[in-house]
Amino acid sequence: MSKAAVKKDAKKTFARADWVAEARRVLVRSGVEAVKVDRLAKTLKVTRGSFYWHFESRQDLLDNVLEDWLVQNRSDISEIESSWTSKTPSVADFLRLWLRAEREVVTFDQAMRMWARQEPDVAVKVQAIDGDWIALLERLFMSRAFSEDEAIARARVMYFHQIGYHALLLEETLTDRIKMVEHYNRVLMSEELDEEAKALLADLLKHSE
Amino acid sequence: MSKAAVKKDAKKTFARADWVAEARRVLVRSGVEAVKVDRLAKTLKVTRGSFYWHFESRQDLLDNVLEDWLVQNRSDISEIESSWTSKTPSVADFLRLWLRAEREVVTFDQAMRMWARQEPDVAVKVQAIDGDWIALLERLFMSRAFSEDEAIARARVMYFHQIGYHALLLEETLTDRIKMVEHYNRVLMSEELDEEAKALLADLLKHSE
DNA sequence: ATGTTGCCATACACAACTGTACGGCGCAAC
DNA sequence: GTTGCGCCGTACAGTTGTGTATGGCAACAT
Repeated sequence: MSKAAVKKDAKKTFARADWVAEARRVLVRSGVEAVKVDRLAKTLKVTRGSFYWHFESRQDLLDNVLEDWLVQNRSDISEIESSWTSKTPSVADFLRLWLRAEREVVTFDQAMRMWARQEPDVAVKVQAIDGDWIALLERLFMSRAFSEDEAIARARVMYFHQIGYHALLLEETLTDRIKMVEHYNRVLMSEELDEEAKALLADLLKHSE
Repeated sequence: MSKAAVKKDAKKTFARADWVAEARRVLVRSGVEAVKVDRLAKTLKVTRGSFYWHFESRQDLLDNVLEDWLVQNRSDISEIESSWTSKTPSVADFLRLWLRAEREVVTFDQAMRMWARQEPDVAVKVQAIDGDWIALLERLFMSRAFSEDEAIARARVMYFHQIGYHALLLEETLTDRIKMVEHYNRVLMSEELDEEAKALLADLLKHSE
């Protein structure tokens, strides 16, 4: 592969990623229907001519947004999963993701689920990811010696809690949210925070103030 | 007022409500952006001429949909509130609403919250309703002698749970959902179901099979 | 220098949607 | 019976959005 080819590819994927990133931003803020190549072009300061060179159609763009979400989730899930071969499961593994400062990342889920409601193809993929997350949470509770029934119930409650939290439009600072975690944990886990989680929260708290 | 006037009014409000009902259906299924007077007219088998006689604009219609949601929520809240002057608070008061068979009613919230994300006017009203619901739940937990901090945390967890549940696209029968309530309750309330709740669930279970 | 290619602008055809103007029909009132 | 009004259809104008066809231009290869 020549030097030119490398440069070419790099530029190309950058431009595509640019469109996808902006599409995701609009999707999160306003829903799928608001994702118009027309408007995207305007905010990106280019014409639609550029878009239709990079993408076959609007649907092509949306497919990429969906794919991005799937890849990100699958990566997060398998990362936690593989870490559990060498350490004991901890809520900290989830909190690390759920307390991310960039609000856009976590509200992504909400938009995806609204999208999934009108597109059956999207729905099945979102459902699969949900199932994987819940299964992972079940493993967390099983490691705490809860019965299987109880583990299932708690895994769901915890997952619903996370999704529901971001569905609401709470005007809460990250600092306040972190301080609530201790209380949420007592309800959801019926135990105090483990050492790993305590350390994580202390660290996050330091950077959030 | 003459007989004609009564009949006239009745017909008029019926037609308006018709449009609003269909608008709500589309909002729930596909989001605000999908609510087009064009499409509504087609499914209602009338022309847009009818619409623009009943409504000033598309926004006028959307205002009505929002108002309906607000009225319904405020009514549900105050009904529970007033019942607590003569009886002790129970989870059953919430379960009655949350386990309604008509799936459209409960998924309404999800669509409203996505809508609220793009319309600040909608957001403030939705936030107010959320606040009222959480405050009501806090009262439930306070009646169970939880500390104030704990009541706040539990009220939120329970509300997030409800919102999150309907945000997800679970393929679960009402019967299965009812059977899970007992497990959810143990986590959220840290006690067994009270008598009123047990009776309610038994009744719902009978009608759901 | 000349052709190739990656990237984008311009221009056109067309569909979807909003809002307005106006006309018609049924029906109750008198 | 004709007048007035509630309700709706039709027709038109304008906007917003999609997708295609085509041409230009800079950069690089040869």
